[in-house]
Amino acid sequence: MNGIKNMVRERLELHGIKPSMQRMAVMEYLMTHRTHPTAEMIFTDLYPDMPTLSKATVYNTLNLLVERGVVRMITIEEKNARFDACMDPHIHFRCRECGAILDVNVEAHWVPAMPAGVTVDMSETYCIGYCAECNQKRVN
Amino acid sequence: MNGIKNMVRERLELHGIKPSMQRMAVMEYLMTHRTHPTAEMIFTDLYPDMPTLSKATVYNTLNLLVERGVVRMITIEEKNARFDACMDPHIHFRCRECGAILDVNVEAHWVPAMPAGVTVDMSETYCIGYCAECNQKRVN
DNA sequence: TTCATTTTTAGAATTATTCTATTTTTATTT
DNA sequence: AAATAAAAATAGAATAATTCTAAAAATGAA
Repeated sequence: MNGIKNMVRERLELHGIKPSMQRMAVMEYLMTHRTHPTAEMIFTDLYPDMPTLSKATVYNTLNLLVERGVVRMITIEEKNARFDACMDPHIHFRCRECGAILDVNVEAHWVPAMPAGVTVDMSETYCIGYCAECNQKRVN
Repeated sequence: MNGIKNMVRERLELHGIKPSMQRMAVMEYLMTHRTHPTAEMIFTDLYPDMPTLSKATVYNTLNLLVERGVVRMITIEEKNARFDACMDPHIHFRCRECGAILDVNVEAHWVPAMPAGVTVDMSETYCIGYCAECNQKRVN
């Protein structure tokens, strides 16, 4: 039995995070929804099944997960932060028109040469333009 | 006489932006301060010399400049947007400890292969870690 | 059980940004 | 130059994402 719950628990414990119900729920949500959700979306979707869930808990949990390097925060959109549990190397694309955020897989992430003494422990690349669908419509 | 004011005016007009006093002031500020300031910082610094300046005008101007591709908006920090008038290829580094944001020059910006039909008109790479000074202190 | 620690919670507080409605400035026409 | 139209700037209110606060609940240890 290697269900999703076990994978979620393992991943939390691996990073020294006690797997409470709420943390498991948020983590499972991120692992099963590759949609780069906002904190709000996560809360709204979990709420019906966890009516005592608080938005503060979602924020607390997301902050903890990001701090511990379990998920990444994506700031490709000024308005609100988005979250991504996929740690495989990939970058994000945002469509100016429809707002969609797409994953784009890459071999490895690009980290340019840094000034002496500077160490990098994470990097993100954001590309912005028009997605295939919106490009179609623009031609007409 | 190729003063800064002329360069500022030219750059605005080149992008079809009417060079009002306020727009010139914001643009000149960005061209002479490579500090990746927030809208707030720009307002606060300009205000003493332009006591009728409104924060809304600073935001309006920055939004216009970004829309027209005259400056870039940097979202390396969730809290507030930062702005950069330097359009030479470079990426940004943020220190986890002291919060400093540094420019790191690169030959050309990395844009990985996109899915068919997707077009990219701008891209940003953000690296996060520890700057040289903070690394020093951490060793001790 | 009792006590201490951690986690969750609701709602208030904060804060960056946008919106609204008005005023000022600039440009155009007579 | 006066009148009109259009664009830009302004003050302050409104919005909304996130954090904070203080209390309650859950967990773990003695």
